[in-house]
Amino acid sequence: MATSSLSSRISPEGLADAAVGSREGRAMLKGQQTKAAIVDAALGLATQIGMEGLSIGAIAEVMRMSKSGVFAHFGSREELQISVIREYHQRFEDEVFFPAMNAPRGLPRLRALFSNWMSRTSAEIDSGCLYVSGAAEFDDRPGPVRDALAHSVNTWLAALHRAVVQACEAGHLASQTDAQQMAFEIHGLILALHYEARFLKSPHALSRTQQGFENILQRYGAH
Amino acid sequence: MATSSLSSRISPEGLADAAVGSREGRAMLKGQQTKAAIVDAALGLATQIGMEGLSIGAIAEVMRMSKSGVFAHFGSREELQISVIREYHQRFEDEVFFPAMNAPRGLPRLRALFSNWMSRTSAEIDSGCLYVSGAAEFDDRPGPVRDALAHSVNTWLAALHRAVVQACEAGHLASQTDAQQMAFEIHGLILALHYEARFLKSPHALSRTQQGFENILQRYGAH
DNA sequence: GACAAAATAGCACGGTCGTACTTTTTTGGA
DNA sequence: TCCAAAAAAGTACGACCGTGCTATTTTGTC
Repeated sequence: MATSSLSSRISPEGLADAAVGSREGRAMLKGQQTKAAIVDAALGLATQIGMEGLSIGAIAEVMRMSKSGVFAHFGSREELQISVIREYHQRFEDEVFFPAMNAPRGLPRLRALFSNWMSRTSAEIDSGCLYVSGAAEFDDRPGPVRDALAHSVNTWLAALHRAVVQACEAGHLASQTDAQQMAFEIHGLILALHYEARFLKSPHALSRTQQGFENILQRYGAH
Repeated sequence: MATSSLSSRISPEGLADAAVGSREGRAMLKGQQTKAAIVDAALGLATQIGMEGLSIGAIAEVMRMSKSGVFAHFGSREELQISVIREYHQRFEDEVFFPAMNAPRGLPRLRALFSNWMSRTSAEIDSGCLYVSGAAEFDDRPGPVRDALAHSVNTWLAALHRAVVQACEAGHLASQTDAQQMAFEIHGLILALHYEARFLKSPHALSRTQQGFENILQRYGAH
């Protein structure tokens, strides 16, 4: 079953929130609004200084609130981090996944996915990709935050893989294409882009990424 | 000029140390020994919990020393971090670069470099690659630590690039090969390996990396 | 406008951090 | 063996951390 979303949007996002009445169309209570604003600010901080650098004090300062005011919305730092990851997941869907769904199945859609992903990752957007920076921070640290992050990433990589498979089925790629392998190589390109553009400040990273993608397409027999 | 080392080994590594007499053959003073042991322990911690997670207290505990005892060897946390990076650089040379220099120039040497790099990066060695994790932590944080890290990485990437160029010159790769592009794609593979093996715990990452390397070689016309 | 409930602030706690200063112990050469 | 110098420990400080508790303010409903 190929759903049209990275993951179900209906899934309970707050659990406690649902009882208060934050259902789709309803007007937000004040608390919900500020909570959303806090998550937004926290996400901004997280993409700059990393998930571990996220401190409640820093968020409170940005929000011009008291620490306890911020804290009360989440109950723990961990819960806040998970909220940030969920928010990022949603934005990633909105900016990378959904727009690409407008492209026709097969190669065009795969190209769109990659292009959108590239835009989100590259240095133009001056905040890094949480899926990249977060992975480095949590690769040796088990726990719910890591799980949430890994789940989001896996969901997205699965969507990418699906797009490759569809491109094969549509005859846009060689029929014997190893979709997992191709997705792996594409993933590598994005990681190299993030690394060389953001860390090494290389101005060539973007064009090399695009060229690398074309090379991969060619290898896998794009028409 | 193609030196046989990633970077000059003669370069002053301690500045202050030289005055004390830690020249090549000489016996180490006690202080030098423990300093080396501290750096070793710190490196172990850094590859697990990251460069930012490095705390003097944690190192002191591992070393079973007092915080101030550890601290006195470096004068600042930043200096300690830089020492760790220098140590990593040296080990990287010893385990990845130098052994590969025994392989004949051209494709064999390039293969050796990649293979050694892969080993050092993969999940088998249960500590991550500092060049990968460090980049994520410092891509938005300027300063001497970042500079030291970037310098080491650039030195190594330059060595990789050199190996590609030599493989072209030796006629092992297509003459019109874009060496920078090829190095970029190789870099991406290693990053994908690190990501999928260490963070996502994918058991297929290693074989995909190897396959990806073969694909790249094939594209660039390896005989 | 009253009133319960929700949101926010205030305050305190124990903990860890890097680092400065002083004191003690250890080292190695004369 | 003695003694200066080096190494290590001890102690303290101010800053920030997450989080618990209790006030206070703000909100939305009747």
